[in-house]
Amino acid sequence: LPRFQRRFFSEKSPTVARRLLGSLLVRILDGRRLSGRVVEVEAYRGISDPASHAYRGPTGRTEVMFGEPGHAYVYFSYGVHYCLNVTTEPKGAPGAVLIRALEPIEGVPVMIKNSGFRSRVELANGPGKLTRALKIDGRLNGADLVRSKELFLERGSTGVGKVGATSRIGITKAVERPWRFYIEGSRFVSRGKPSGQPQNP
DNA sequence: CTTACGATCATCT
DNA sequence: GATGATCGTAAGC
Repeated sequence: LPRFQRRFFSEKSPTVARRLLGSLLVRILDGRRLSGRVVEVEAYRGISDPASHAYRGPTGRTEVMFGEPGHAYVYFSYGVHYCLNVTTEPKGAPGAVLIRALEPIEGVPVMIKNSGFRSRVELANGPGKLTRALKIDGRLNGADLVRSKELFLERGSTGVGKVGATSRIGITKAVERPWRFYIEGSRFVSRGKPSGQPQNP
């Protein structure tokens, strides 16, 4: 399947976020293809978005958010997990989409091995879990998803059904913005820790 | 079913 | 010194 090109990522974060649903995140590890269908994402913007890491301007950690769209922004969270984002918006305008959950497709046994013993459903149903399953860490921060041989995104082959939108999970600011998007009915969406939102059955 | 909390560290105040 | 775009486990209802 074809990769997304640069211009795909240069739109506003919430737009890119919605369009990423149903796409395939591909990780090449030891020559093998590991992949998952993106079923849950969150959009983060810049100085207009108090929940964003880029809210207070560029720092060492967040500089990739201010750079060319279509790169990986990987950060270390709570001293425990890595989280994967895709940078968005034109160069100079910060933005990113957090990949929150995948439906594992290719290399499921390898992913189970990478992440400990888990079923396919709980393998990648959270932002910290999917990076463990795909062995994504700080070394991939800044990787160009348009050109990289290790990590990239392919256009989805099938349509996405109904898309749900809720508040973003785990934030305390700008909670009123419905910038978490997910494929309704997917069993692979994260449980999350929302403050009073709908969840899939 | 729900809520609470510790782990553990980069980043910021 | 405090916080946080998380997770797994434990305990309570």
